[in-house]
Amino acid sequence: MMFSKACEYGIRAAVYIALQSLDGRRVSVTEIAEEIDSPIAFTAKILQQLTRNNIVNSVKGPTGGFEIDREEMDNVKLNMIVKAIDGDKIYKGCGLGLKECDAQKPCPLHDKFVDIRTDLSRMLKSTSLFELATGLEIGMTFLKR
Amino acid sequence: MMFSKACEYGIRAAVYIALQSLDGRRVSVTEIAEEIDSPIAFTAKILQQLTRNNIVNSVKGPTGGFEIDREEMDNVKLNMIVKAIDGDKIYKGCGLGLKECDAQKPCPLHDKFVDIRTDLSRMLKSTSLFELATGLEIGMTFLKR
DNA sequence: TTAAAAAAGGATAAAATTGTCCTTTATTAA
DNA sequence: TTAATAAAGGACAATTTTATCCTTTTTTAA
Ligand code: FES
Ligand code: FES
Repeated sequence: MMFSKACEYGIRAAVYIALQSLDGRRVSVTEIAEEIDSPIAFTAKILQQLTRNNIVNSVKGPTGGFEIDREEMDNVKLNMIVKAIDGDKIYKGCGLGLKECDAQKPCPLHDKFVDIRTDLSRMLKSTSLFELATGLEIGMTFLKR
Repeated sequence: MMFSKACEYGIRAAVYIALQSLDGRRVSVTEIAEEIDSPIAFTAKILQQLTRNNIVNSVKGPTGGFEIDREEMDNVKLNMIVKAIDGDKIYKGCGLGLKECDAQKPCPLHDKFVDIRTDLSRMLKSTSLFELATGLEIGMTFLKR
């Protein structure tokens, strides 16, 4: 809706990896896909993107899997994940689909749309993986249903 | 990004129709597609949806075309167009793609996401076609670029 | 050193969205 | 009445997004 499916899976996967990393556990794609209720192979592709963008760390071979350093959980904000997967159209695109969003030649919805978009952007920029993982940890929030 | 292409075209088309209706002019699909820079046949499909949902009025035959009554321009809010074309996932869907968005079993982003979604929803519910058309009329805003 | 485990990557496939084309129906004005 | 005009509708095509499958590379532990 707001994010692509790929991005939704990416965020959920990252939060799950963060949660498990808090316990020092590396997790496999199979486990991740199971826990966030997503298609395995597709999730693997998305994790590759997150890995290339240094959002999560991957280790090959037995005992390998995905992990995130404790300090990185604070540094990684949602906007980084969204940007890595969906690009920056969500931050720059016109709400009515004009080729560019530009206050000099705005669409009829521009002002009102920019307000919302700015709030969304601020929210994503200020929300860290750690913050989301801790809500999960104490059982207040969920990654599937 | 936030709306489907179909919805973007639908809103732009409706605003253009409103603008022309203020001058008492009916407009054809061809003219609309030209003025909002959208694919003709696809736009025609979208206009059918708007017509079926009584958002715009259509008249067949020579001198026919699309129009909106002056009073309807005040009554028709953006949320009605979005709902007619994209359904209500934008109002009800979970930001992280869980099958349902429910405060009883929320995803990690629920609270922050609901804030944004509520603002967006309020904005769409309170913005009328008339309001958008008048900005265009005085040359402050644009439907293509 | 070898077998097994796990991510990376390439090639497709399925589904959804976006877009086109052509025929039918309704209406108007000559 | 008829020719022309314009929306409605159905069938199909292209593109994008989502999803699967299979092979290769890396790494570990026995
Ligand atoms: S021009 Fe449309 S949102 Fe800015
Ligand atoms: S449960 Fe995810 S936004 Fe409400």
